[in-house]
Parts: sequence; structure tokens; C-alpha cells
Amino acid sequence: MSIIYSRCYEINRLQKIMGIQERKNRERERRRQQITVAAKRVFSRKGFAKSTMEDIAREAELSPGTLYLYFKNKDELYASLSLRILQYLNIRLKDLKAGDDLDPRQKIAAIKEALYDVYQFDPMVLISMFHLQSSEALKNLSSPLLESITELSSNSLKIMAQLFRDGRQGGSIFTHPPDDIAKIIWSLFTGVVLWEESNRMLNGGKDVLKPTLDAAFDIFARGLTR
Amino acid sequence: MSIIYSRCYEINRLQKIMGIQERKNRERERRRQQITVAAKRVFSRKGFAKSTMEDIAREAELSPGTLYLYFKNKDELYASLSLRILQYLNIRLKDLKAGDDLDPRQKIAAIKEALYDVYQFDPMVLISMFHLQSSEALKNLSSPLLESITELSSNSLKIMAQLFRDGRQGGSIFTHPPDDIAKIIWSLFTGVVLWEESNRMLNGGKDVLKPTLDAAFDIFARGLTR
Amino acid sequence: MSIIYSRCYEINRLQKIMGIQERKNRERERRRQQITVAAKRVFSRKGFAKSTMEDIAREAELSPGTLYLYFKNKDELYASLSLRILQYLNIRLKDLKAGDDLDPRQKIAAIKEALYDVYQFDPMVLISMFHLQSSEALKNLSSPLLESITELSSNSLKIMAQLFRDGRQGGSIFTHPPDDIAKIIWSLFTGVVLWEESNRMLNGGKDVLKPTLDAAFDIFARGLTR
Amino acid sequence: MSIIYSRCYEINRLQKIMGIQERKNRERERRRQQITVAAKRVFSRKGFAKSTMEDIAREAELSPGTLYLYFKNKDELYASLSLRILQYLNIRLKDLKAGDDLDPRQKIAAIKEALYDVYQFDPMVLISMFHLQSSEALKNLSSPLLESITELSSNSLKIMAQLFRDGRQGGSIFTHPPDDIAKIIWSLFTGVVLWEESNRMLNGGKDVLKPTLDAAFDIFARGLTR
DNA sequence: CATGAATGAGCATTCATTCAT
DNA sequence: CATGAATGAATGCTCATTCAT
Repeated sequence: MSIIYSRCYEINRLQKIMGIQERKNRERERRRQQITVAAKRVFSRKGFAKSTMEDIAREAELSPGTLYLYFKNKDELYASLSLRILQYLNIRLKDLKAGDDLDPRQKIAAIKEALYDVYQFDPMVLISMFHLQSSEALKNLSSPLLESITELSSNSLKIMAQLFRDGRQGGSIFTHPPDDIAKIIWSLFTGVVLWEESNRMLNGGKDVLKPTLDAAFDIFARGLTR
Repeated sequence: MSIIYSRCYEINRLQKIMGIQERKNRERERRRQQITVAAKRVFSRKGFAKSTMEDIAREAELSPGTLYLYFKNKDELYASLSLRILQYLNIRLKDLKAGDDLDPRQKIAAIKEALYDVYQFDPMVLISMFHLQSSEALKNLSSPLLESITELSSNSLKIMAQLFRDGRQGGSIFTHPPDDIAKIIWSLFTGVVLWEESNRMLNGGKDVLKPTLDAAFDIFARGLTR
Repeated sequence: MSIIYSRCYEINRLQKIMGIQERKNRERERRRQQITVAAKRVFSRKGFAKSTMEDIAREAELSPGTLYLYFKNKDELYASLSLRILQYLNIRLKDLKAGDDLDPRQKIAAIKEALYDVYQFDPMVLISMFHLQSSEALKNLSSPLLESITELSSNSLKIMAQLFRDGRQGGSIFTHPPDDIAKIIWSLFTGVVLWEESNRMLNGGKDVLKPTLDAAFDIFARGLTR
Repeated sequence: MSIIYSRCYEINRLQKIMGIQERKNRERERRRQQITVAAKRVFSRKGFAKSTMEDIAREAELSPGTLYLYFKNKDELYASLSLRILQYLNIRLKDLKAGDDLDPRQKIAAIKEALYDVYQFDPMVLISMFHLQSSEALKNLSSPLLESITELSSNSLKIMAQLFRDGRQGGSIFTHPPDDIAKIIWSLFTGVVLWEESNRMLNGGKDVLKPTLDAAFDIFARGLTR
């Protein structure tokens, strides 16, 4: 009898383990998203420093305590926003590199589009990412998160550099090493975004990021090949 | 002792009668500088968010209350740091424009030096300025200060644009309008500074700002003229 | 599989029909022990104030909610630890009193051993019991638990007093009433334990409880009889 | 002129420094007392764990922030209560030792009075001191405070031991070393206080500490000399 | 002008407890 | 019975700002 009983128990347990774990994980990921989305909204509305955990909790229709079940602290919650955008950048660049519908030169030209898409993907968070990166907030992050950020960041740069290397084998002659080019392109991109952003904040006015970005990359591309 | 004391009184009275307004003003300006310098030091040491008004007061060897006699609030105190650097940038660019030892082409090349000097002048504050500009802190500033900032900022851009216009009359043919070029150059500069800064913070490592900046401006300059 | 499943159902039904109340009770008591043991371990490791219900649940390999099926609240859970030690003390003293291998004088001498055994039985919890007894925590306890504690406590004192009364009939002449002696002995015991404990915490050093306790009881015994 | 001026300045400054410093210190000490008294009252009323810093601030008719100008944190505030009582004990014992109106035997007998006075001085805080000493709270204290506590504590013990040593030279023959006697007396004292305290808390009833203490010390004294 | 003690609103974080599953 | 995710009140502590002296 005890054998049958324990078997029943086993079966139930197995059934539970099978289906439940993945549903749990999906549920958990959904909650994280829910919080992330709320955080982004609050942050856009009230600014980084003025947003409180309670604001975010209210926006997410959760209690403050719940936030801490999914994020270690406020800094990590904010950092996780940056993570998402870096992941997106990474994916876009990987796809670009892997794609076979473009020749090396075209791929290089397409980097600009990828970067602009990143901005489109989440303008506010992109801005905040610059905040984060140049700030003391980095010191409070847990190492796994910090490592993810640095790795994604350096990975994106590496892919860009590789695209330039491929371009060189495709016949282009660049004036500078691919690694340098990659990081300067990224700097140019962030610089323009920041400038247009602060400019719009100071003077109001309309969004002229796209044309400015086009001009900047146009000049840059022209100066790049010899 | 009482004799000395009464004499002191006389002297005070005389000083009052003389009533030199300008000395007052100069004195006042000296105090502001004293505070500004202290703020900069504290800020460099402890980071923007972690610095308190009391820290600054202690560094300035003043009391917290005194800070508020010279600055409306913490945000204005910090913003005033940015002001100084913008003033420096402005002066440097004005001098460059007014100088007659360089021809238009050389002047354009000298812009890079001017920008790098701005960074040298006060690296930490330059970083913080980017923070400030792209942030909610701008909303708390009093209009006079905000106007000063925007005016200095736009003025610097205008001078740079003018230098390019002069260069055009000096024979250079630019691919883009001088105003656009000016703002893209500024963006490139800030972007590179931010990148190198955050990179050093994340990965440690040595300061390679200068070579990166050289490379960036080199590429850019090459792409600029046709 | 469905066959097995339906059989499981049968078994469950049978179990219900058999409905052994006592097994339920024994099971319930086992769970309480499981929790109590876990609480003690956590408490010893992290200290009274720092231990959370979740810590205890994790240690007991149960969920936090389950703890509340067996204990009304955190205070009661902790109080139940004290209960166990008082029960032990009670049993030891009862046995001592009932035993017929010692004469009255020897029994009195054996009290010291009993008390020391209580300390050995669970040092940390004994300490915590003093905390509890002299504290506000008592106010939050439910009356049944509180009554158990006071009853066990007073019972132990009564047995000790009885031992002294027996000793008087055995020829010893005590300078003070047995009830007073009993409570002073208990006080001496707790005082020495607390002192050695705090001393070890403050100054580090090795455990010298036993010799101190011996000396204390030695002096006390000498002063007791006339 | 500048000499006279600077002299005037010096005189003013000296006058200020002279009178002000001591007044400041006295004022500061007064505030600490104010807070300490309030803390003691709140603590007596609501118990150690349930008292909040805000409660204490309200009782002291101050704001929460002010408390932190005088005490590093909650633990230190509470520890400072213990400090006062240890200081009192120390003074009482020093006076006892220094006094020349009692012979060595009488001094030893007077220890009991001193200890009882300590209890009278501040019963609640004495209790809390036992809490503190046997608890994890010790770990959070700053070293100066911790050192003061341990030093005062050990000092008191040393004085008591010395009194017994003096008694030995006065002709008394003790069964145990003076150091051991001192610590056992202290243990006996604290044990009795705790017992009576918890007993009154559990059973209500009137204060019978004095007679119990008398009895305890009576027995102990009798056992002490040979 | 300068002071610096006092303020008190504000916030991140914790954790005992509950309840739908 | 058991679970454990969610709760949300509670709290220690901070710090920009004020104001009586």
C-alpha cells in the first residue's frame, strides 16, 4: 500500500514540477516586465532623482515590498532599464552582422540605422543610461548586473569593430583602427542624442535628432575612408 | 583696553562712512568663489549625489546657512559650477576668433585645442554639466541662471559656427551648414568625453581621452571639407 | 496511470475512514518540534532581533505561511522555546525529588547539577528566556502560553522549596524560609549565567561558567545552614 | 590702523572663545540629558523594542533629526542610558573605598547598599542594561562607547574585589579569591533584580526586591567568611 | 553678514502576516 | 494542510533649508 501511495505522491509531484516551473518562470518574468514598464513611465514623468519606489509601485499597481522581490534595490531597478536597451542594441548589431543580404559597405552604413532604432526603442531610458554610465550609481550595483552591462556594452563595440574589419576586407581603406572607429561612432551617437535632448529641454522646440544624426554620420563616414 | 575698544568703534564708523560699495561687491564675489571651489572639490571627491550642503560648507570653512546667502539652493550652487566652465569655453572661443595670429583654417583646427582645454580646466565639472543638461535639475533653476547658461551655451555654438563661416570665406568648402557643424563638433566632443569617462569608471584603466579625441576630430575634419 | 490515480483516491478514502486522530496529533506535534528546532538554530546563529520568520521557515524547510498554522505569531514561537526549557527543568527537579537513591542533603546538593544541566540542555535559549521574562514580549503572549510558563516556573520553584523543606526534616537547619531560598538560588543561577555570557561576549575569552557556578553555589551552601 | 583693527578683532574673538565654548558644552550636555530622560521615559512606557526614535523625539519635544545630532543611532542612544548607571555605580564604589569612616568589614557590608542604590537610581534602565549586555545590540555600538562600558564595568568589579582584599588584611578570611567573590556578588545582585522584576511582570504583586536582596546577601555573607 | 542648531518632510527598505490557490 | 507571493504599515535615518541670535 505504501508503494502505491508513494507512487501517487510521486506522480502528483512530477506533474506539478513539470508544468509549474516554467509557468512560474514566465509569471516571474511578466512581473519584472510589469515593474520595469512602470518604472520607465514614472521615471519619464518625474525624472530620475525625484521618482520614489512608492511611485513606481503605485504605477505598477503593486505594493512597495513587492518591488524588492524582483529587484534588489532602487539602483538595480534602474540599471535593469539600461540593460534592456543594451540587449536590444546587441541583438540589432548581431543580426546586422549575421545577415547576408548586405555587403560589408552596406552593413557599415546600416550601423547608423541600428543606432537610431535603439534611440527609438526607448528614448528616455537611453538618456538615463548615459546618466548611469557616467555616475557613481555604478558603484552600488551587484556584480552580476554590472558584468552584464559591461559585457553587453563591450560586445556591441566589438561587433561594430568587426563590421569595420569586414569592410576593410571588402576593399574599404580606413584611416583608423576598427576598434577606435567603433567607439568614436558610439560616442558621436550618444553625444548627438544628449545634445538634442538637452537642447529640446532648454529651448523647447521640435525634435531634430534624425537630421542632425544623419549629418553627423554623413561627415563621419566621409572622413573615414581614404 | 577700553581705549582700544573705542578706537575700534571709530574705525568701524569710518569704514562705514567711506562705504565702498565696490569692496562689498568684490568681497561678495570672493565668497562665491570660495564656495564654488569648495563645492567642486567635494563633488569630485564624493560624487554628485552623495555630496551634502554640509560637506561643502565644511570644505569652504563656512556654515551651511552662509551658503544660502550666496546661492538660492543646492541645484543653483551646482549649476553655477557649469556656468563657470561655460564662461571659460566662451572666453577661449572669443579669443580664438579675435586673435589675428591664425588664418581661418588654423583657427578651425584650434577649436579642438580649445575644447580639450575646457576639459582640462575642470574635468569633473564638465562631466557634471552633461548630467545637468540632460536632466530634471534644469527645472529647478531660477530663470536668470538658466538664461545665463543657455545664452553662454548658444553663444559658444555661434562663435564656432562663425569660425566655420570664416573658414568658408577663407576658401574651405564645407559639406554642411556651419551651424550644424558647430553643434555636431560639440556633440562629438561631449560624447567622447563621456565615453572615456564611463569606460574608465567601469574598466579602470588609464586616461586615453586625448588620443581618442584626436582620432575623432581627425576623422571628422577629413569628412568636413570637400 | 488513471488506474493508479483512482487507487490513490481509494487509499485516501480509506485513510479518511480509518481517521486516526492520534496520528494527526502526533504529526502535528512533530511539525511543531521541527519548527521549534529550526527557530532555535536560526536564533542561535543570527540573534534574537535579527532572525526573521522567513529565516526560520527556510531552516525548517517549510513555507512562512506554515509557521502560522502552528504558532499564533512570532512572539509565541519564541516563547515556546522557553517553554521547552522550563519543561526540562521541571522534569529534572521532579525526578530529583521522586528519586530514592539520595538522602535529603544530597538532593539539595544535586540541585546545582540539575540547574547546570538545564544550561547545558540549551544555553542560547536559556539566555533568551531571561530576555523574554524581563521584557515587553510577555505582553503579547496568549494567555494559555503565558499560564503554562508561569505555572512551570512557579512549579519548579515549589519543588526546590520542597527539597529544602525535606532537608529541614532531614536535620538541616536553614537560616531562611525554603521558598525564599529556592528563588534566591534560581536568581543566583541566572545571574551567574548572564554575567558569564555577557562577559564572554564583551571580552571574548573562554567559558568559565562551571567553576564560577561551583564557587557561587559553594559560598551559598555554606551560608545556608546553621 | 590695521594693527589696531586686527587687535580689536582679536579681542572680540578671544572674548567670544572664552565664554562661548563652555556655555556651548554645557548647553550640549543639557540637550543630551533632555534626550536621555525622554528616552528613559518612553522606554519604560513602551518597552525597548517598541519604542521608536519618533516617540522619543516627541517626548523630548524635539524633532527626530535632532536626536541624531547627539547620538549616532538608536543603539547608541540606548547604550548611553546604561552608561549613566554604570557611572553611578562606579562613583558609589569609589566613594565607598575612599571613605575613612568605615572599617574594612563595614565597607564590605556597605556594598549591598551601594548596589541597591544603583537599582533605586534607575530601575528600568538597570533592567535594560542586562538586556543590552547579553545581547547582539553590543555589536552595533561604536568602539568608544563600548570601551567606556566595558571599562566602567570591569572597574567596578575591581573596586569590589579590592574591598574584599582590604577586608582580608582587616582580619577576615574568605573562602574564595576576591575577584571571584566580586563577580559572584554582582551576579547575585542582577539575578535577584531580574527575578523580582519578571515576577512582578508575570504575577503583578508588590515590590519585594529589598527583602529578597537582604536575604540573598545575608546568606551569601554568611557563607563568605570562615 | 554669519552662524549652526534645529527642523521635519521624505525615502528606501524590511518583515510579520495574510490569503488565494 | 501547505504554499509563497504579495502586502503595506512601520521605521531608522538623511539632509536641504530655515531662523533666532
